[in-house]
Amino acid sequence: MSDVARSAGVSYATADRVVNDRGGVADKSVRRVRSAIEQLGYVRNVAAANLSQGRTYRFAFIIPEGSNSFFARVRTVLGESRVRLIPEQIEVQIEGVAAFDAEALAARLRRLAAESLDGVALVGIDDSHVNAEIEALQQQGIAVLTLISDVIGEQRNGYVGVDNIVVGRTAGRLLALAHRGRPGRILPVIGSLSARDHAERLQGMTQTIAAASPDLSLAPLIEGRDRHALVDEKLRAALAADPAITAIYSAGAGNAGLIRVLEDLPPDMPRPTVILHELVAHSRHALEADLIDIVIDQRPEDEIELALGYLRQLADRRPVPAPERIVPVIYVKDNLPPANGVLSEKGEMP
Amino acid sequence: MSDVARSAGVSYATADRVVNDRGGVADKSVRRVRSAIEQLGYVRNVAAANLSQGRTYRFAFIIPEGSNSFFARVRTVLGESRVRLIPEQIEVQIEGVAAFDAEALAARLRRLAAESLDGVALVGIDDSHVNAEIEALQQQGIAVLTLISDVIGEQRNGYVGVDNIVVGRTAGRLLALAHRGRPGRILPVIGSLSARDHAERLQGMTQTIAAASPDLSLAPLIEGRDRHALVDEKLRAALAADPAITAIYSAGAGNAGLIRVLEDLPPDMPRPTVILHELVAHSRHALEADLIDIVIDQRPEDEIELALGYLRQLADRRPVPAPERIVPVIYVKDNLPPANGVLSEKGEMP
DNA sequence: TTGTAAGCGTTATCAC
DNA sequence: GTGATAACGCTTACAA
Repeated sequence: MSDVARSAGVSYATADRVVNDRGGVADKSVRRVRSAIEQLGYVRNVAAANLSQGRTYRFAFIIPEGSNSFFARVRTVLGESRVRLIPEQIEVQIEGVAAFDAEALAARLRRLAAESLDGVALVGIDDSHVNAEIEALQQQGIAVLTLISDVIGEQRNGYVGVDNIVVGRTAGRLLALAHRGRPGRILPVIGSLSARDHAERLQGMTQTIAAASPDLSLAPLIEGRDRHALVDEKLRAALAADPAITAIYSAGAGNAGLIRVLEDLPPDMPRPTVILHELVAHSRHALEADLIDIVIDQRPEDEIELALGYLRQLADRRPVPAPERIVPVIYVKDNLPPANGVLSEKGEMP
Repeated sequence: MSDVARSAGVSYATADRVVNDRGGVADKSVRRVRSAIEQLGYVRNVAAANLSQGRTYRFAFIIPEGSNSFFARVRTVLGESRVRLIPEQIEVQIEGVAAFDAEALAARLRRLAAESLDGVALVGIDDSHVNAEIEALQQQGIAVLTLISDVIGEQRNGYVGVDNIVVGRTAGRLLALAHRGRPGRILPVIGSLSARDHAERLQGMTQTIAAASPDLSLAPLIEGRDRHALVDEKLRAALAADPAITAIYSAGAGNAGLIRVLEDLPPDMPRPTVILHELVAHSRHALEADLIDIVIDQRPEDEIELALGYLRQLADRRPVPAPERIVPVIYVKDNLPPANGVLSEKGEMP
């Protein structure tokens, strides 16, 4: 940078003003500094900048609360990530809001705007108030990322999560593979059609099934509102009503109820092929017990790591890497991670 | 650190000597500094340390050469990672060695020992000379990681890659799912039994198949030495000899030959279920063309990112995170990544 | 509109 | 054995 300044015939401070767009510099000087930067190939040293500022990144993650074990897992992962971040001087605060409550989310965003944060990550809800608050945060120069579920507009800096249509198609393909030409009937279970991710997964699955095999049909959709008891009840009824069902695809939560039903199935009856989402205690157990076949997991560990990486880049005003969608992992009984998938604080290398 | 020094009643320089084990400090002082560090909870600021040293990390990756398109992909990914690393002052050099040539690998390691590197990552080969050279590098304080394929000893600092037994079991489970109780006969194709990863995958697959269904049997193993022409020839013969074959599991490379055979299959004959490894141009095409069903990919992108992260930690003398095995991704026709899975230099957020 | 200089938390050099 | 202190590349008063 000293070289740049000298080569441009200005002082270090002026060069700095240009580099950081601080304004109050004569056009002529700006041009000269710019070309000096070009010529000398100067690149800003972020580490030094942060050092001099005594910078500590402050990020907030807003995660839905409730009994949902997937989000509980997300929260755990976030908590552990802090351990790893100490040396990086990154501070992460976890905020809880009621699930599916757009107003609460908007209110929380507004409150966070006052907290001098560097970035916010939230599980998106399509809602105009939420969108407005996201916009407001951006205005303040706070980076905003949607996590796991996106919002419709383009005002966020980015989305970190899976493509749920692709996820649904993948499930469809695996179901088709499990039938391999034989006829079958697939029962779809979701939380609610108004949840964007559920609807997209269903749509993807339906597409693939329709294209893959004329011998596969769909049973009437069950909406279980992600509640165990409700799923339990409706599923029992559906299975009793239609003995031709050969497979179940559960795109949402509330799977503890589903698994209970499977456990109660008469042992002499061949159980349906089952695919569901997110690896949590009960889905893991069901896989181990041969009650279900496949769990498609969106790997919150990776999502959070990626989100933190992006937030840092954005906070550093660095060019941000191109889109990178999370590829879900497909678990069967045989490739489950070790039961305590916890990152330890210090330890041996792998 | 100034606080530590003051609190211990010594100078900054002495405190520094203790922190960095530079020696030449009275026992008494050491103790006092240590306890001061403890009390004040001092943590070394790596960024500042690196700044003052003008540190640039230098890492070497040794990647097998040859026609193998998987390693070509690894090399591409590494090349691209450099782009993202500029601001971090990390320098990555890619070294090529003949594939499966232990002596060449050992020689290369020896040469690298003279290059004042901070770390080396290599695709392991089980060989005593290689092990000796790894040990020698460690003695010099150079971090050593095995990548994709491990070595037997424990002298390396870590292994980044998949667990191939688990990978094989996963393939086995998916094959079982594709048969769903119906009888079947699986034809295993590998490069060579002496390649550890191939052998382990085969072993895992066999285990799961044996446990999962009494109605599934194995056809005699084909060893194709990862060569397209050889795989082509042997596979044609095997399929002709045994019409009962319902599935193929290819654990190694040389899959272009395999795909050619599938293309030539008579259209009226139902093709076998096929699972193979690593997403490269021809496997991707085969998936899209419905010639095969599943590609299990070990995601070199993630492996390299993880490896670079570990190397940095090791070079910084920081505590290294606990083991984290790479979970392979299972691709079907429907969840393939965009064709140009290339990270652009600068760009929009996802 | 421009310039100077004191930090930020380290490492490394040199003198005692 | 120990202690000062000039870098490292940046930000940020403060002065001119």
